[in-house]
Amino acid sequence: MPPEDDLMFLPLCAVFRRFLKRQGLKFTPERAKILHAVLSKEGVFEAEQLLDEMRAAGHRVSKATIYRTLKHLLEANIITEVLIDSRHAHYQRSFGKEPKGYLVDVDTNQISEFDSPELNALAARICRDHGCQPLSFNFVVYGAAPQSDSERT
Amino acid sequence: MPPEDDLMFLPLCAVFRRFLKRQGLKFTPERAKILHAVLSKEGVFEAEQLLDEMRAAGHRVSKATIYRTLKHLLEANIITEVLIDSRHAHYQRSFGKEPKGYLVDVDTNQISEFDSPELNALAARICRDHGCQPLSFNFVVYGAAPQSDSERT
DNA sequence: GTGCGTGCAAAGACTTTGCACGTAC
DNA sequence: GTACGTGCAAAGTCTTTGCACGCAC
Repeated sequence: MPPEDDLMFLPLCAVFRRFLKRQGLKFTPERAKILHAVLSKEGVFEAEQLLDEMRAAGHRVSKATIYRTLKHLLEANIITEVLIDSRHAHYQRSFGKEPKGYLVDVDTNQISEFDSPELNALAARICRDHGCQPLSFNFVVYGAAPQSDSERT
Repeated sequence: MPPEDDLMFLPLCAVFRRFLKRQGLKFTPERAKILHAVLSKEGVFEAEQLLDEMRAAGHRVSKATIYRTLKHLLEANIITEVLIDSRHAHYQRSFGKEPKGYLVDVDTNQISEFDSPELNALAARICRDHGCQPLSFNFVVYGAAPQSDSERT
C-alpha cells in the first residue's frame, strides 16, 4: 500500500467509526481490515478482488462480510459505486474526492479515471432543468486503444 | 404502440434481416415479434418487461429467446445497453438516434432522457487525450425530485 | 435436408440472507 | 449481558446454456 493511503487510514477510520456509532452499529476488526483494503486500491475495484487480496495478505474474511461492509461504506459516503458494465458491481473510494469520469479500454478492460469539472455543472444543469436536486452521476466512456501491428487481427 | 413506432418497424425489420443474413442467422417469427415489442418501448426498458408485455399481448416467447435476441439486436446496433444500476440490464432503441444522457429520479425510479451534444464532444476529447478511438459512452445523472409536503417524511 | 432457433429446465455468476456462535460496547 | 457481527451454506436474482425437437432457408 502506498504511503498516502496509510495517511488516509486513520482519518477515514474515524469517519467510519462515527458513522457506525450514529447507526447503532459496531466497529469490528473485520470492518477495519476491509476499510484498509479498500483504501489500498488505487482506482476502481470489485468485491471479489478485495476478498482475494485480503486472503492473500493473510486476513480471513468471508465474502458475506465484504458485501455487508461495502454497503455500510457506501452509506457512509466513503466509497461510491461506478457503473462500468452490467455484470457486477464496481466501487471506488470517493471520500474527499471530486466525482470522476472513467475511460474504459474495451480491448484490455483497463479503467482510467479523469477529472471532469464540466460534468458536475452539466449534471446540475440537467437536474435543474427537470426540477430536481442533483445527487450524483455516472459517466463512463468506452474506447479502443489503437493496437500495434503485431496485435491486429 | 404509437404510430411512429410502426413506421419504424418495417425499415428496422429490413436492417435486422440484413444483419442476420450477413451472420448466417435466420429471421424467425419470434425475432420479428421481439423487435416489434422493442420498438413499442418509448424509453429505457428491461428484458423482463418485454417478456411480460409480449405475453400480455398474447405472444408466446421464452425468456431465453428474449435474451438471445437482445444480444443480436445489440450487435446489430439497433439497441444499446444503458447502465442505470448494477442489478440488471437496461436497454434502449438506438438505431437512428443520437446517444443520449439519462436522468433518474431516485425516489420514483423514473428515467428521462435528454440530448447531450456536448457529451459526444467531451467523450471524443477524453479518448483523444488518452490516445484511443471513442466507441460509446454512458452518462446517467441521479436526482431527487422535490416532494410535496404531504409526501415528505 | 441441414443447420440454426426455440422452449424448457438446469446451471452459472454475483449478491443476499438465515442461522448458530462470537464479540464490541 | 445484550445486541450486533461473523462465517458458512443456502437461497435469490438475473442471465446463460444444454438438449431435444422444430423450422427457415
